[in-house]
Amino acid sequence: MTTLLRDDIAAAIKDGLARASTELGWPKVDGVPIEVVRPGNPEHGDYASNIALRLARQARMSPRDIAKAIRERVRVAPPIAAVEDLSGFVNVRLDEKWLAAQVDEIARAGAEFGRSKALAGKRMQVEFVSANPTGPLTVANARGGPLGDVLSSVLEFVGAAVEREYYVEDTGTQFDTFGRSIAIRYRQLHGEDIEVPEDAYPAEYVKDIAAEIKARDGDKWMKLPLEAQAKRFAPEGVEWVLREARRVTAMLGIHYDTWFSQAEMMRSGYFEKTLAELRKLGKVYEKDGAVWLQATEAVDDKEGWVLVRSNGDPGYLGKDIAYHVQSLRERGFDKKIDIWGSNTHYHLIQMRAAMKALGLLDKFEVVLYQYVRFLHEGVLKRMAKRSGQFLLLEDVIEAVGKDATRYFFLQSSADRQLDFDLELAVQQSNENPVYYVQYAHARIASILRTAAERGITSDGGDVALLTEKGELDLVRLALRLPELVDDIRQHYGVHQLTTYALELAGAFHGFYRDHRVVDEADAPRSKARLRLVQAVQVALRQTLGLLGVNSPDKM
RNA sequence: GACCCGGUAGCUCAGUGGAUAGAGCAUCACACUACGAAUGUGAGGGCCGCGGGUCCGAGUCCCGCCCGGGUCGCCA
Repeated sequence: MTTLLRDDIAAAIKDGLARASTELGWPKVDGVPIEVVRPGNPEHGDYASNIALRLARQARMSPRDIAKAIRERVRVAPPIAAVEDLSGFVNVRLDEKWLAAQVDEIARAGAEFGRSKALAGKRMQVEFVSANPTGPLTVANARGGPLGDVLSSVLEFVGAAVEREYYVEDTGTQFDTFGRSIAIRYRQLHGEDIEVPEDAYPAEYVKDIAAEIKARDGDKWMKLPLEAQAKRFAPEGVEWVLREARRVTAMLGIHYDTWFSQAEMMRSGYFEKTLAELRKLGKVYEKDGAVWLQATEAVDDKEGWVLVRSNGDPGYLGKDIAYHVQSLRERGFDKKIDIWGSNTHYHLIQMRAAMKALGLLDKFEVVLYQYVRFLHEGVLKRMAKRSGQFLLLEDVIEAVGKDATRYFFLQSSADRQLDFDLELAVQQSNENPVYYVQYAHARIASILRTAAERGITSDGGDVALLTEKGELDLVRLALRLPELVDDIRQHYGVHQLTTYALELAGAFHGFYRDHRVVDEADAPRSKARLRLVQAVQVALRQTLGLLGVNSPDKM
C-alpha cells in the first residue's frame, strides 16, 4: 500500500472533475484541492467530497449539477464500487470484494501495516521532558514524555530518522542554585547551623544527594567555602537527577537516543557564533550593559529580550537559540520538534522571532501542552520543584502501571489541562480504557488459540467469503489507521490514536457478539473469519505499538 | 492591560468547515450450558459558555463579552 486510500479516491474524483470540465466547457477550476472525508453517516458512503459545493460559486452553477456531472464521470473500478451525488456531495462507496481482499493485505503486512515513506530521508529531532535537572520527574513535567515518545514513534513509522533527545540544562542560575542547595544540606549534615534560603530547593531529595556525598567523601569538602562547594556539588546533583530521569522514563517505556548537555553546547562555541550571526543581521543591540535581541515579532510593548546579561552570563534565551541553531545546522536535523509546557509560551514567541531572523523558522516546531495540576489534600495545586510540592511520576507508574499511565496522558489533546488525583487514578485504574483495548487484542488471541486447538487455522482461508456488513465494517475501520497516522504526521495530534484504538476495539467487541468466528460445522467461513480477526489484531497491535502500550495475548 | 489554552451529556473527554453532535464512566433495565462478561444490548440525559459576523453550510473560522487555567524576569 504505497498511497493512502483517500488519496486514490481523491484522484479518481479529480479525474472525473477534469473530464466534466473539458467535456462541458467549464471555466478553469485549477488549484482547488479535492478534499475527501469519511462521512459520519454510513448512508453517505465510505468517502465524500464537497468539491461541488466549493466550486458552485466560482462556476456559477448549482452544486447539485456539478456533483451530478462529476459523479457520472468518475471511473468506477476497484476500490470504487459506486459513486452517488446527494445534496451537492459526491459520495463514493468502496467495492466490497476489494474491501474483503484487504483483509489478506493487512494480515500479511503485519508489523508493516500502516507504515509509509512519507518522511523517508528526513532526520528529525524530538526533544521532550528536558525538565530542569534539579529534581525528580513529576507528573507535571512528565506529560511531555508520552507525547514526545509517541510522536517520535509515528514519525519513525512514516519513514523519518528520529532522535529522541533530552536536553540537559546544566548551566545557569537554577543549576547554581541547585548546587548551593546541596551544599547547604551537606553542611547541615555535618552539624553546621545554616538555614535553607528562600530561593533554594527545599525538598527531601536534596538531602539524599548531600547524604550520598557525605557517605562517600565524609567531611572532605567542609573546608571549602559555600560557593566552591556549590560548584563542586552541582554536577553531582545533575548526575543524580539524570540517573533518576533515565530510570523513571525507562519505567514508562521511554528510551532517549541522546542526553544533550547545555554545558557542552556552550563549550562548542555555538553561543558566540550565533550571537555574531544575529549581530551581523542587525537583530541585536546593547543596552544597560546587556545584549538584547530585537523584539520584531513582539506582541506587547517590549523592545527586546536579553541574550547576554549585564554581568556577562549568557541568558537562557540566548543559549536556547544557539542550541537550536546547532541542532539544525551542525547536527544536521531537517526539523526540530520541541514538546514544551505551556508556561514557555512567551519563550516560544521569542524563539520564533529568533528562528525567523536566522531563516530557520520552517524547521522549528513546538507542541505546547497545558499544565498538569494535582489534587493535594483535596485542593487542586500546581506543581513546583522549588516549592517542594509535587506528585512524582514514579509513584503514579507504581500505582497504576506503565500502560495506564501512558494512556492517561495520551487520552486528551495537549491543549487541554489535566488534573491528577492519585487516589482516584488508582481507584479507577481498572476502568482505564487501555484495558478495554487490550482486552480486544487478548480476546482475538484467545479465539485464535481456541481455533488452533480445534484444528482450524486461517491457512487457506478465502476472504472472499467475507460479505456481511459487520465483517466489512471492521475492514473499513482497520483501513483508517494509515490515514490517521498520516494526519498525525501533519498535525501532531497523537491523542487521536487512543480514540481510534477505542473505536476499533469497540467495533470488534460488537462484532464478536454477533458473529461466531470458530465453527467446526463451517470450516471455510471459520477460516475466513479467523483471517479477519487477525487483520483486526494487526491494526490493534500497530496502534498500541505506536502508543507504547503492550498488546497482551492474555490478561 | 497584552498574549496563549480551555468552556460539548451528571463526571472525564473525542469531534481535519459538512449531511441526524459521539465515547467512556455514572444511573436504570437486560444478556453467559456458545470462540474470554475486563464484554455486549437498550433507555434516559445536549440553548456545543453568551452575543454578533463570514459561508451554500459553524461545536469547528472571525470579532466582542463572560468564566476557568497559564504566561508576560538581566529565572530556566
